[in-house]
Amino acid sequence: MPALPVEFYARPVLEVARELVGCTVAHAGATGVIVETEAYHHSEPACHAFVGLTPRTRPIFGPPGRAYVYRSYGIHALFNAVCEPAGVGAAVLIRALQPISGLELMRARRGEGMSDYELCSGPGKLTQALGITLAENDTSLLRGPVRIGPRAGDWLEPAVVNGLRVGITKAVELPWRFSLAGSRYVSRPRPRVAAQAAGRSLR
DNA sequence: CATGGGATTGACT
DNA sequence: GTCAATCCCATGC
Repeated sequence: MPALPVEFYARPVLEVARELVGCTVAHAGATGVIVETEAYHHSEPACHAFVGLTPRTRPIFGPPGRAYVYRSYGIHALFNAVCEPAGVGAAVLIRALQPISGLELMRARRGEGMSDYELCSGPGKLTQALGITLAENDTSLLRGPVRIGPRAGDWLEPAVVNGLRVGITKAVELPWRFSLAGSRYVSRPRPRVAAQAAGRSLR
């Protein structure tokens, strides 16, 4: 699988978040197509990089095309793709995949008897299924160990819808979540579509 | 050095 | 629907 070039990531994070839907993530014998993402930018308080450059946020401010993996709630590893030029703190959280290959390996990691839909339908689930850990933090998405490849096959021109980000308490009004329309593999069945006119208050 | 808060998940009522 | 698990790290004294 060819990897997306660094230029793909060195762009506005909202563009990258939308265009990552349909791309393929590969790690440790398993692959999946991205069906859900969220964008984070240092200018808004939901982003870890909002606090500025610290040991934790260093990868987010680093060069694009690398992984930012952090531990959530003491339990889960969450996987992001770092975007925009170095010095700008921005990343795309990969929230759900449609499993493509290595499904038995995913079940070995997640639990036997799990349906295809349960394997990668959440940011903590997909890292477990693919075996992505904090050891992959600040590693290249072009050379691996975790690699992201371009859209292919049925996902060349996916219908992408946007809505509100999930599980945050700050900047909740930003419609920076992107998902594959109608996909059963997203972390929630019906991603809320943002007000089309963008004028509506989403309280 | 102590504290508090999560970009979640799964088990349970 | 509610809630606990569990660790990293930013913050403040």
